[in-house]
Amino acid sequence: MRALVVEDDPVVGPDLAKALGEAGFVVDLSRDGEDASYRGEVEDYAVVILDLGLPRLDGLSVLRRWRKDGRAFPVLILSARGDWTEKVEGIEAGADDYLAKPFQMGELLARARGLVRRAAGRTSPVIQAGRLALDTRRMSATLDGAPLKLSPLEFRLLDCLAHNPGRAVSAGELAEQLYGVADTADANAIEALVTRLRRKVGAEVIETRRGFGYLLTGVTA
Amino acid sequence: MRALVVEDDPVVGPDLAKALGEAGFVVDLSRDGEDASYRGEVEDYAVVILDLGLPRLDGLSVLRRWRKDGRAFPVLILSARGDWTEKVEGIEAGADDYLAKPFQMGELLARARGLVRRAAGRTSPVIQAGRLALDTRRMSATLDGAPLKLSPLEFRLLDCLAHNPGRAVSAGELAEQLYGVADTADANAIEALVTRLRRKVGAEVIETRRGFGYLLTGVTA
DNA sequence: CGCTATCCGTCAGCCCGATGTCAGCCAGGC
DNA sequence: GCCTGGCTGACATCGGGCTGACGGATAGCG
Repeated sequence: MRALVVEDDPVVGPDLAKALGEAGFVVDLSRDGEDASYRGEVEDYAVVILDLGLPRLDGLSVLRRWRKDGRAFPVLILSARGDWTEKVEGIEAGADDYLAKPFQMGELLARARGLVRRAAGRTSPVIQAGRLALDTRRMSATLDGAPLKLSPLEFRLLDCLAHNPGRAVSAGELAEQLYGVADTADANAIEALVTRLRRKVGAEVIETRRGFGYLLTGVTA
Repeated sequence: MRALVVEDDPVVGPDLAKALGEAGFVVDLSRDGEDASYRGEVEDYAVVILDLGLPRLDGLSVLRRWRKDGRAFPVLILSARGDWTEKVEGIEAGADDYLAKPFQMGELLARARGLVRRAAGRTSPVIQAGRLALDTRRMSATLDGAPLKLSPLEFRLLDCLAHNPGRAVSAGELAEQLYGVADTADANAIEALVTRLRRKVGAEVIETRRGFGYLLTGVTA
């Protein structure tokens, strides 16, 4: 689950990155419009937090450029003031949500999660996959109602799969979502992870599509 | 079952009223301190949701006025931030519970109901976590009934955890709640605090979820 | 005003769980 | 039956988390 934070403020930016990181995102931090624009072009993010006041290239322009290129990830705009016109412009430029500074970190997290959830076409923060239930907000999982103890990576892997219902996700994709890097990062690490997960959640929950990847069985929403 | 919502935000206020209405309360909505103060004098509510930042008359002043007049209905304070000083002041002014914005509507409802229940049964606002009991109103704690001597920070930490039942709270979040700022947020300070707490309340009460945070054991709701 | 008890952040070192790596085994597809 | 991708148990490593110790700050208190 990758997130891009575009924020030039040397304090706010890292704060955001940290909070999102704790919330389970793999975060990239961009400090100017050009850099952000480029990353949005080539990387695949689950959500983007975009500050409007940026050096080099204005946030709204970045957003318009992305949308023009067909980049569809959900974008949450941050604005220095509760400026109504900015909000309207933001929405028109293709933003999905809007938050005025100063904001509560908790609220931002809630909205970011909400955007991700909606982008995946789900409505509830709880994902059902057969006997397994994932609570993305509480970062907890249960099997037949009994609480499961998952490691951070394990949880994120399940989360990734849950966000691609009915589609096989390749080890490479998973690696990119989990680690942020797309290198030849030994697919075996993913395989090992899957093995460990299956031991905990039950082998039938994670299906293997030979040559394509993994997917969760019986995902409801 | 009547409830009074005191909230000047044109969005939050009606939202609260609606949710409480659906939960079975007959709701009055007040948008400023003077109005609220008057209603609290003359009407009889089962519970009051009180925002602190209000026009005309500050929420805390309203609360003090009520208590001075012997009005005893349970009051749940809403604060814009997880600001501890506000909470202390609120408790001292006679509040029965406290919720920081932003909050989950479900949690607010649960607490409101809890307040009503307790007011009916004249039970004190005590949170049970295994052998540990926290009295949020008196800011005291007991272990197997024996009074515990906790430092202010220690109590706050437990309080934070108790307010997030079944969910692991990260060191970063705790730091934000305890210190107000998420700056240097030396996680080690939190760790040290936890160590000291465990020595007092018993190691099994505070569980560590590696990579996620801390949570109280045996607290479901 | 100086003494003392607490509280609490910082440090440094240790421990253990989480995760990557490896090597060998297994199974699906031909 | 052969080949290749996938599965797994064993092992190594790494870093998060735990603690004991120390010291600065503050608040009684005589």
